[in-house]
Parts: sequence; C-alpha cells; structure tokens
Amino acid sequence: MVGGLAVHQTSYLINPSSSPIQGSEQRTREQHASCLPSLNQIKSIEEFKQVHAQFIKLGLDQVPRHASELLSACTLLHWGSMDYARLIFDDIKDPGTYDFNTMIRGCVKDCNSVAALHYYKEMLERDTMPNNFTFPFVLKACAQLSGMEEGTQVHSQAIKFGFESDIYIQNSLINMYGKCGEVKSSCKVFDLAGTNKTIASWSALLAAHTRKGLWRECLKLFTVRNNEGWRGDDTSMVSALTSCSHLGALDLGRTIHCSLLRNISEVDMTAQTALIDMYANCGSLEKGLEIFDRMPQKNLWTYSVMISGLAMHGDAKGALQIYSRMLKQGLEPDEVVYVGVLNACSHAGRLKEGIQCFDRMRFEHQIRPTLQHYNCMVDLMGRAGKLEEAHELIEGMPIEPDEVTWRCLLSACKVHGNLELAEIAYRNLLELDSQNTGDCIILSNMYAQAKRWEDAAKFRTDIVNRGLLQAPGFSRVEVKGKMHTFVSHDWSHPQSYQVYEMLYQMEWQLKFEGYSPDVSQISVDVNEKEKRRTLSGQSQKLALAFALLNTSRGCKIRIVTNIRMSRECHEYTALISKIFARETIIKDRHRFHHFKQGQCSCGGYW
DNA sequence: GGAAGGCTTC
Repeated sequence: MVGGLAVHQTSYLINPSSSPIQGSEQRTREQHASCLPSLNQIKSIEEFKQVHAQFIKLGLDQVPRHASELLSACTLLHWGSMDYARLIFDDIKDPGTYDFNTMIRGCVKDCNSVAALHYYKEMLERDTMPNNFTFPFVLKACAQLSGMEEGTQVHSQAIKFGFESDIYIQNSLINMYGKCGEVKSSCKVFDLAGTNKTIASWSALLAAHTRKGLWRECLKLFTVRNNEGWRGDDTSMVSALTSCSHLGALDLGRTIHCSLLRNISEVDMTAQTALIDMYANCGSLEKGLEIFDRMPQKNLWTYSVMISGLAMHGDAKGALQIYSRMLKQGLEPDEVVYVGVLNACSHAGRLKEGIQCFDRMRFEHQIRPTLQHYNCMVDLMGRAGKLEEAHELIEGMPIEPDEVTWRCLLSACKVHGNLELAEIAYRNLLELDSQNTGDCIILSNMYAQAKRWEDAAKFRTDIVNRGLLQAPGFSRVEVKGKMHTFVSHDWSHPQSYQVYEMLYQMEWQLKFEGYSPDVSQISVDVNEKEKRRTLSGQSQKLALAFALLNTSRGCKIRIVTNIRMSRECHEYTALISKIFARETIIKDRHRFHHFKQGQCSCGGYW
C-alpha cells in the first residue's frame, strides 16, 4: 500500500495500463527504461517489487545489464532483501562474474557467510572466472566465520588467479588472518604489500594486534605508522585507543585524542566511544563522562562503555542512571550492558537493585543469563554477605559453573570469614583442575587467621607439590608517557635505590600517623620483622614510591596492578594520599580505587 | 559498464 502510493505519487513509472512491448527493438525498451526510477532512489522492497514488475512487463529483466542492476539494488540498498535477490538471481540464465560478486557481497552484508561461500563455490563450479572484486568479498566471509581453513584456501586461489599483489585483496587478507587470530600471517601479508600499503593496510594490521590482546605491539606499530607520515585515520586510532585502555596508558591516550581533534574534521561515534572507554579505563572517569555528555548521539555501545566505566569506578548510582537514560531513549539493552549493570551493583554492594536488574534482564528483556551474569550475581550476593544464597544460586544454575564462579564464592568467604564454605569452593576449584595459586593462598591465609598453622602450611606446600607457578604480581605506573613496571621486591629498575629510600621515608611518616601494618594476612609463621619486610616490598608500594619521586605535586598518581588490592595495601595507600597530599588512583584486577585525603571512593567495600 | 578494504563494550 505504502509502496504503491509512493510509486504513483512520484509518477516516474510507466502507466501500468499501457500495453507491454512485444519484442520490439532494444531502443524502444531502453526509452521506456529511461522513464523508470533510478534504482537507488527506491525506498522500500514493496516499491522495488513494483519496479521489478515493470521490468518484467517490458522484458527488461532478461537484458543482462538491467538484471544485474536489479540484483545489486536488491542486495545492497538498506531495504534490500536477500530472499528476493535470490529469486532474481535464479532467474538469470547465465549469471556473470558481476552477478556472483553481487550475491556474495549481499550475503556477507547480511552476515550469512556460509551462503556467501556457497555462491563462491558455485561460481567456480560453473567456470565463472572470479575477478579482483570477488576476493575481498569472499575473504570477508571467511573473516566473519573466523574460518582459517577456508581463508587459507581462498588465499591460495587468489594467488592462482593472479591477484597476489592487488592491494585490496592484500588488505582483506590482513583482516581475515586477524579475525582468525593469526597475527603472524597478517604481518606477513602486510610486509609483502611493501610500498603498495594504504591506510587501510595499517588499520587492519593494528586491529589484528588489538583483537589478539597484543596491545604493546599495537602501540609500537602505531608509532611506526605515525613516523612514516600516515595521518588522519580514525579507525587506526580506535585500535590504538583500545590498546591504551587495556594498558592504562593515559598520556598516550590523551595524545591520540589530540591528534584525533587535529586531524579528523568530525570524530565519529565509534571513536568517541573508544575515547570514553580509554579515559574510564585509564582512571580519568570525569573526562569520559564529559565526552559522553557532549555527544549529540549515542548508541548501545556508547551507553555500554559508560556503564561499565562507572561500574569499574564503583559509581553504582551513576551507572544505574545511565542505564535508565538508555532505556528511555528506546534502546534495547544487550547482555553486555547487563554485565556492566550487575558489576556496578556488585562493586557497591547494592544487593536489592542487582537482583531487580537480573530479573528485569531475564523477564523484561528476554536475555538468557550467561555464565558471566551468574558470576556477577554470585559475586554480588557473596560480597554482600549472603554466602548461603550465593552457594544455592550456584547449585541451581542451568549452566555449569566455572573457575570464576567458585573463585567469587571463595573470595567472598574470605571477606566474611566463612571457612566451611571456603573449603567447599576450593574443592570445586580443584575438581575443575584450577591451576591458580591465588586460591591456595586465600585458603592458606584463612587457616593462618584461624591460627591453624599446620593447615596453612599444608596449602603452601600444596602449591609446590602440584608444581603451580605463582604468576608474579606487578604494578605499572605511567610517568611522562612512559610505562614503568615493578614486581615485588624488584631491584631491576635503574632508580631502585632511590625508590627504596623513598619507601623507607614513607614508612617512617606512616609510623607517625600511628600506622602499623596488619601482618595477620601472611600465612607463613615467620617473625614479625620478616612479615613487615614482605609487606613493604609489594609492587604497588614500589610503584607508588616511584611515582612520588618522579611526578610533581598536584599531579595525580595512577597505578595499574594485576593483583587484587589487599586490606593492608588499601589502608597504606589511603594514608599516603593524605600525608603527601596526592590523589592516587589504583586499578586493581577488579576495579578502581580513588584515594584522596585518606579516603577511598570504594568506602571500604570491595 | 558497474563494485572493494579497516574500528569500539564484558
């Protein structure tokens, strides 16, 4: 109805009552065809069907050129329909390379890569020669599938057909290997491209590294790219920003932000979202919020990133506000949004709201909870002290719990001192063959706290007997755009001597504040002095001392660590932030802690 | 005769 109306209103159609052309010469047909609307002006599939009917009436659908045009309009325009396109394609007596390419391209656009590969196969079976346009589409289908086997085959066929040095195909290959996680192969193709390289070659290469978690390498390549004079490409910058975000590299992230503003006339939504994520993940939540508030348009990703950012910083109120704004805007939340929302509740101990959101996700938004959601819930309940309920939830889950699930329960047991349930959690971790030394250490510490030294020691020897290696705890701090990494009792840094001297001064001042380290968390039965020595050399403290030495007053200190903040370290940092009047932001394995004037943003709940 | 490549959240 709507389509019909549109057609009559625009009146560029031939009067439907006029007689069809009976096999008259091409020219008459073409004259009629010229009265038809330009295919890319069509706004809906209904309208398209009417035009298609006219083509059939005029016999134009059998003219190869027109048939191809109809096909590509139907596959590629926003209203397009692959089901209908398939009918048109099946009607073409002898489809050419262009038609096959159109179908492959359409299937890829429709995210139906399997169908795309079928058309490619059919193309070869019918001896239709693929051309330089065919391979980018087919490779994109392989990339969508993460199909390394298919991708490699197509790669050899591209070589066989002589397209080895076509830069579009090379870029598609870099992308395909990247999506398959084969970064080495991406690099190989990239190197082979030599001076052919374009800006897209770089961005595909950077994306391949980011996807694989090779963030440092991504940033190194990004620097090389910049030094070679490539500018003004926001896709590459998005990959670089993502890497900064994971590394906590704020200074570099800021530099990229500046160059985005300098080189790109209009920063798009994806880049802005990546900026918000970078700022939030690097400890500068305010800056992230500022960008978020200024964005005239936001999509699901933007909201999602902002919610997770606020959650990580323990701002549950803010996260829930953004979540309602998102709903008000009519956006349908997805499972990732709910991971953020549940995390926010968990980090702030908002048990009631967390349970409400969990229900809303399942019943109102019809999202089946994933293991990640259940893990958030176990964490939320456990840390709020509802240990039995958390245990019940695990037992009743429709999915098998994993290591994370039991570890959430274990650490909640540690916080609330429930040894009995901790033992159950630990047994389950053993059954899952967990190789994590942290689990043994938690239990060992719990026994130590209960003064059950023998049991504590048993768990320590367990670590040795099972041949477990403790992943070294490290802390990173960025000073003048350069990352410095410290492990516990580290002497490898060139400034180590000064760092330990600073540490000594810090502890001296802490003593004046009446601080005495809580050594009860150390499960080895050694003397007090030895325990104190263990505590004072922790990587976070080394990083803190280093930052105090190398940054000026008024400058915020930002540290990223891979271990979970201990009570002792928390109290230590809070006091240092007061004594040295330095705002200190620490990102531990789970969240951010903002220390200011002796207080922490988490309010002691983490 | 006509078409093409790269990016973001847990």
